[in-house]
Amino acid sequence: MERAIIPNADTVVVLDFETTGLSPDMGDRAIEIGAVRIEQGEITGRFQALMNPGVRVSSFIEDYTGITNSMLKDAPSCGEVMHQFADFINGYNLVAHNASFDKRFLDAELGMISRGYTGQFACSMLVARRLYQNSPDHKLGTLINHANIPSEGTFHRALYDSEMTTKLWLSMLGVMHEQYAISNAPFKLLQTLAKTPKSAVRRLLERSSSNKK
DNA sequence: TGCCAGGCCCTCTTTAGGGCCTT
Repeated sequence: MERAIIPNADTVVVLDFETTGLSPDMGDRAIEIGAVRIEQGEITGRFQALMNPGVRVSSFIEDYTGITNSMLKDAPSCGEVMHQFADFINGYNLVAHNASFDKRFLDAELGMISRGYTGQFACSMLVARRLYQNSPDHKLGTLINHANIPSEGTFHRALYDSEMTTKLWLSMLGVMHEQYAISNAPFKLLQTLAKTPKSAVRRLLERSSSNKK
């Protein structure tokens, strides 16, 4: 499953944060980062690290993620981990499920250590809302089932969620490749698709489906 | 103790409101 059928897929880093809450503007911090690098449709790198946010994590977050305060007690600081992660993403384009959430935390954590990044973000959730319009909802776990992608790990851990988002991303590239034989610049393609009105994508899919009959 | 955000997108819409999705 790690090799997709896209011949000219460009390099992206798919990432996922676990955090103390929903908003860095309200003081929430990252507690884990997981990421997968895809080159030519193949996974060529992984990054995973717990980080100590300097504050206690709520019991809700401990239950939600399985990441406990004792696990974070001896973890390296957010700054130390984020320096390493800034080196890992290395200017590549970035993908996340509900990317606006992860982008806010990436911006906040890198801002605290005066680091940045030059790649652009694309959102797998916005693409999935267009390509998988019949899915019961567009949570990551639901989409994995809807796309018949095998899963046997625990959601809500950063590396596993980034691995599943990677498989979803490659699956959606596969849909575009099979339906429209489009394989050049797939990041840009799906980034553009995420901004295309859902109704327009629905008509495109219906037309493609009827042409195949 | 209990609460907090923000972007997208639909609709009973656009001078708005509310659900979804992320932790």
